[in-house]
Amino acid sequence: MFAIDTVLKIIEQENRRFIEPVVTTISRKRIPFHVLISCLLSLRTKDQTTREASVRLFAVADDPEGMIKIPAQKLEKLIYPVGFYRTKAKKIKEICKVLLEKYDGKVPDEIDELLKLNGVGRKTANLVVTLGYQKPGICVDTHVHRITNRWGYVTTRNPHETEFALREKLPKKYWLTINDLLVTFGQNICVPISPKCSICPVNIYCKKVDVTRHR
DNA sequence: AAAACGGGGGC
DNA sequence: GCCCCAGTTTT
Repeated sequence: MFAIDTVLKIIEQENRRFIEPVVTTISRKRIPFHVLISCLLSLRTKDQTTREASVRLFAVADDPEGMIKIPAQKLEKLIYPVGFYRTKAKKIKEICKVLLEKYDGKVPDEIDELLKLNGVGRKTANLVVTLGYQKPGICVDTHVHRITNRWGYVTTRNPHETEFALREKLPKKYWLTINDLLVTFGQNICVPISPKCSICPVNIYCKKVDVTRHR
């Protein structure tokens, strides 16, 4: 038996010690379009860098109409530090174009619809749905996958399996916030390599099963 | 010079 | 389901 209520409550407390929860700040206003674009920028990129690039970008354009008008070179320059800026700029333009042509310039609020967009997978689709629309979904990224497995709360081999395992056993009231909670926790305490178990507030609940890298 | 940053897609 | 991919920032 794993006391998920207790553990998440402790983590929520613990997170207050740190800067604003990461995902929240990626899209301050939680506008679906912001969530989507920030997610595209965040691939293989440090969160702080993503956040800064998002702020710069949204200051210039914060909807598909505006964004598609930004010259490629300028767009690339705006997001440059996130890495893979050429690929990402291209992807952003492509998606904006599809949004305008097929979705009336709006970001879909259904996971299956979002998945049709090139460059959008389950993580991004779920984040848009949960954070942008407050609709049911579970956004499983590496943090959620790693941490729930370390606890022994789920026993899964990849993020996709974790998402469906959590759909089965995670109480619905946590669906929208689990990602936010665990990203902050995962970047400060339950880090991928050498997790800081000695200062971890939920240490006693944890089975310490590592599905990622050890040491 | 080497490591960290993680998700999507192709097969 | 496994493997490949990409480029910047930080140490």
